[in-house]
Amino acid sequence: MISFDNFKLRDGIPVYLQILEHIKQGIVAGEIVNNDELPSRRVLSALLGLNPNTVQKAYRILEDEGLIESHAGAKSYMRLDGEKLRRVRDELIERVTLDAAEAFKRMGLTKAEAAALLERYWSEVEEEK
Amino acid sequence: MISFDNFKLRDGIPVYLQILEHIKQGIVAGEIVNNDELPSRRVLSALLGLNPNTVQKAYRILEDEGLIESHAGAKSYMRLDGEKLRRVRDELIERVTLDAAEAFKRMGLTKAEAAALLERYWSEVEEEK
DNA sequence: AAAACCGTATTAGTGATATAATACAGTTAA
DNA sequence: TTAACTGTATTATATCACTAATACGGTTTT
Repeated sequence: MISFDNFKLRDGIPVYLQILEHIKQGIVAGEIVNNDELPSRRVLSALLGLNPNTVQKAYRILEDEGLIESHAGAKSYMRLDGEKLRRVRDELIERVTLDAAEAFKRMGLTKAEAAALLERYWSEVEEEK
Repeated sequence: MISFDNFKLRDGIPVYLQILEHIKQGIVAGEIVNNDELPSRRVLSALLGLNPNTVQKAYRILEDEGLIESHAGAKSYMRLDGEKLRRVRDELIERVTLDAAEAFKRMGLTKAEAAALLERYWSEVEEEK
């Protein structure tokens, strides 16, 4: 069962996108693997204090991207082969890295300064339990 | 006059926040300094293809934060002293760095891997003209 | 078979983002 | 002084994200 223990809502970003991001990060991290079971729309929405429709929107997009399989009445499962894993990993890493690099550059920092900042702040990220 | 030449709209993020971000990044980069003149609401909205009210919303927030000064009928100017410069710089750097570090960590990367990625992608960021 | 789940769908309402069209009064430059 | 700007404000409309309350039928478990 896919875990949402370390999931914290951030404001300013649509919730359904945060759910998408959380699952894709889990895939890249290797925590989520093929055939893993997803929490039901009702269970996850109750757990996160959301409306089932918000979770459904995220799940629907994942299904459209071919990452999960859903059938009326049955539970939903991850459907990941090598090609999809590679695609998710490459897209996520590229987006996160380019966004950060772009922001650092716009602030006038050098490559070395940006890398040093990232390493300095690394341990300040809230630890996951 | 503050420049918006390298400003490109990204979707998924409220436009007024992107304007705020652009100006704050310019401040940190040292491109925007005290007493600099801001483009008028009408001029900037026309330049960016937006509604004047959208620009007004961003400028209003900057004024609330004490970074610009506006008076009916007159142009708007940056109002930056050492304390404000420090505040903007610290807040922006901390937010950008922590967001990136958090995303990298969630993907299961190590500090060294993340720093290496950032350096590898550095030159791939679209160059500003 | 029946109960307890499940995915899916629909309709309605709220708040935020953004557009559009004006209007008014203060400042500045010709 | 007058024309052209400026900031500021108001009202209306559209879209999106999200909530809320249901409903229907399929699957699974007991």
